[in-house]
Amino acid sequence: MIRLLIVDDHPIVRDGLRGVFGAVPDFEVVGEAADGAAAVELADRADVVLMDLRMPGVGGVEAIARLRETRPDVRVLVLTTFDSDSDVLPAIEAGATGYLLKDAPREELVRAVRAAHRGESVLSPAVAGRLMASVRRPSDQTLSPRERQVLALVAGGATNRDAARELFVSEATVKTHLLHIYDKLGVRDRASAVAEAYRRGLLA
Amino acid sequence: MIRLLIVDDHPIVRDGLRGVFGAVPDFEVVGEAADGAAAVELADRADVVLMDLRMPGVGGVEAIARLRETRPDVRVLVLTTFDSDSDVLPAIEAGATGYLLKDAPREELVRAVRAAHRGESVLSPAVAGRLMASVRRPSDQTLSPRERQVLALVAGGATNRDAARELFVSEATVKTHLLHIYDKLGVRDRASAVAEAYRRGLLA
DNA sequence: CCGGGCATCGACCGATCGGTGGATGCCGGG
DNA sequence: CCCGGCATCCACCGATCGGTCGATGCCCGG
Repeated sequence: MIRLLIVDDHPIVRDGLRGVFGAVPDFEVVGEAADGAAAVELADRADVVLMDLRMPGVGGVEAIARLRETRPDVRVLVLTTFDSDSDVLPAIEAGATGYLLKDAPREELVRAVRAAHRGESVLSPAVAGRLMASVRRPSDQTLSPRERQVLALVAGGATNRDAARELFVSEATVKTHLLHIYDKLGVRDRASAVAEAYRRGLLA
Repeated sequence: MIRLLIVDDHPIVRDGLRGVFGAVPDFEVVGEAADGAAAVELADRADVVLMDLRMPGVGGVEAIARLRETRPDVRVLVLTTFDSDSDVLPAIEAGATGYLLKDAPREELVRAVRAAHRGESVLSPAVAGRLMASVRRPSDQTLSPRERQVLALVAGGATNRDAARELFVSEATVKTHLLHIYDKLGVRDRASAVAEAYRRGLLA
């Protein structure tokens, strides 16, 4: 018997998951939560937690990190709509056992939860692809922390001079960072760099 | 008896909706579809269609428009995660009877479908608020179609000259549009205009 | 120990952008 | 009928940006 905790802010999604796993004999849904805080409260009853990431209040990533401390034996399976870098990596760093997309068929879900319960890592093909790509070429397309800072400031309306002051570096440095950003994103100016970053989920 | 068609690309969400309405006596779920094309096919069996907007292939807005032509008596209720202007307005223009967010409680969903079946318009409070705001001040914050075109080109890396050529207008016109855009978005350059547009859901 | 990524800085230049202050015509609502 | 928004265009200017040469130091991994 695998005891399951369902965490999602949408009642309909919770219903759907409850329906899927309620129909399988050796699963038992022991609770539901609509945000990260409630999830941490209820986790001690469960073997596996199905966790959405985008939720009001305490988000999924933070909830995972807290669970790692309080209940390290509970497996957390991330189940979400997006497969952008910005979501996958923090979730895995925080200690998620697996990462699935919501458009996965029901059987894949059940299989994934079984695997997670055994302690195996589970990744959607789409997610796995992204992860491989970012591991294989840490230089290409992956912005360094500093570059992300610069890009965020530019997206907020900062000129090169503004960003330089903000980061306590010279304007020349900001320009160099931006040129590297253009390279990595395959664009030629700040406006389209910001656009590309949003498309890739690098900016909130 | 209200006959219902469920359209969503996520199996789990479809399960959840099926569960919610299967439990209510006078509802009957007569079909499911995972994209807009399948939805149009199956619509003639239904009184009300519950429609997601973001789907692979034929999206929700286009599906609504097609249904208006082929089956004008079918009520379409949009049920989606996002409440950004870019989603709400096109959907309503296309002929949606109502617009709900997925985080709505089950009872509200049932009430909304009943209302839609009677031909009443239904809007989530959050959606209604946005709509009111955009109707009350059509100048503030709402970009004109031409301005959106310009902004999209800029986000794609176009210089003013590029955009001018693309739109068959002079560079001066593009600059004027951009100045108006800055005004409406409360920013001072193209990069932050693009960022703000993404935050507000004005750009895909 | 050396290559490579990261972060830092400098100088120069042309291209582009943003700001200002205009102008015209069209259209739709009060 | 006139106001206001939309879309179009012009000229001028300084500020900023983007591109291209560089250069240094740090740290990690092979």
